[in-house]
Amino acid sequence: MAETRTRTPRERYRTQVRTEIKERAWEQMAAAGASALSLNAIAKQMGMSGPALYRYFASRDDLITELIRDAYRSLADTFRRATSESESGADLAALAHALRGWALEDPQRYFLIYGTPVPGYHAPDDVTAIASEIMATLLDACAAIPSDTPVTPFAAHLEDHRQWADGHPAPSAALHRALTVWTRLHGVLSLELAGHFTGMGFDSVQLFTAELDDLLA
Amino acid sequence: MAETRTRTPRERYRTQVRTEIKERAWEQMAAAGASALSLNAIAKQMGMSGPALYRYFASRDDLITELIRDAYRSLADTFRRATSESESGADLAALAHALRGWALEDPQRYFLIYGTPVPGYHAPDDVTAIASEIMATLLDACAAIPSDTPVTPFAAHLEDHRQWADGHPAPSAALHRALTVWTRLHGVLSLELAGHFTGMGFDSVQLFTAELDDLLA
DNA sequence: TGTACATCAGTGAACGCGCGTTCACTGATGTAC
DNA sequence: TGTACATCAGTGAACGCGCGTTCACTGATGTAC
Repeated sequence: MAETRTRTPRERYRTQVRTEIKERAWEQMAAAGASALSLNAIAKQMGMSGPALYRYFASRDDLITELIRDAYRSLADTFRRATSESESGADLAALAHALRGWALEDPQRYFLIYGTPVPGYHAPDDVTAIASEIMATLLDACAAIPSDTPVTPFAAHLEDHRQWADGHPAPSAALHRALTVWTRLHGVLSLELAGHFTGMGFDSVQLFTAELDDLLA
Repeated sequence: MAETRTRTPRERYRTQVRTEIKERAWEQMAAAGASALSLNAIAKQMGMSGPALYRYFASRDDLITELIRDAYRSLADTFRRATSESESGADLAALAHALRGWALEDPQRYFLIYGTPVPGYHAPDDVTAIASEIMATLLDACAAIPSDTPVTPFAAHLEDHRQWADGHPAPSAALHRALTVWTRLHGVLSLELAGHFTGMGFDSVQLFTAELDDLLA
């Protein structure tokens, strides 16, 4: 039973080429935007003919779906790691910094998840499952923070609209905080990643941590 | 001197066609995303041949630049109107609601300004001028709010990095607030417009106003 | 170990498509005398 | 008011390009006896 994941040399080679195709795809998206992804261009860059890629991906859409899946998985892993590395086990600050690091690593990957989606594209089921795992991690961290402020009107509204929490037992104050964390961090991050802060002069890390501090107060 | 803006029938017709081209362009972007804008497709939709559009726009890039310019101008007008309609003259809440209304009116237009830019595209000077007019309006509204909280570390940082305020005399606390308003509203709005809240169950207006209330406190 | 066969990666030609853009042109509209 | 000319909107053909995708094929690699 001590077999490696990819047994035969052929399988090893196959996953290797698949990986390289995806790497080139990310490079291409980083250089020219998500919609500029071209199978032929990837093939040329790898020194292969265009049709060769069809041995590895059924279609262009198939490749994109796989990239999205990888992006979600990567973020879920990052969150899981940040959680397990922190002492308290559910550390919102650790999550936030992990998110920022992950996003800066590859902005295009961040936008593939949280940016404007391709019109008409619908994510497959397993992807939405990973998405709710990510949300669950965030909810854990928010539930761990004691909330002394009185319940907000929006938190009351969430009490009756918590299906997105997918059964998570967090109190509605934590639900509110989770959404706020999400939208605020996304606000700072997406503007920064899109380059809207360039030339403004201030330090974007300080804006990010200012927002985070406000969130933790 | 009582001449109309477009004098001759030919000029009138000309601006009319230009306007229709832009309208179709917006429709097309709304349907298939910003990068899907195609001159030939617009022409076909208008019952004209492709090359005919070159009477009205020098190139595809030229048309896009004009759309961006119009988007900025439209937002600046909306802000100006919201400011002049409110009693105090600089009402942050009025600005926020005006922004949300404007964004929902045409999400694609919002993303053309605040979304991920086309890589390599650089906005012309007059556009950045309108952008800083928008920022100035926001700064006015923020400066009108008395700030009783102690100065934040980030506000202190902004004291030394205020070139983006373009000479606006607002105190650094107002600068901080302006940036916070921008990033937080963008966080909620962009996620909502991109459809990331669909199916989650809660009312996105309430999340928006909750964020706004927090901003005004 | 050698031979026969199956598997499978990759090629090159081809298809149809839509794109942005140019060019020489037709025909209608406006202008000057 | 009529005629000669200039302006200009719009057409159709054409160029070159890159795209996704299919197909029949070659040749190398692995498998079974």
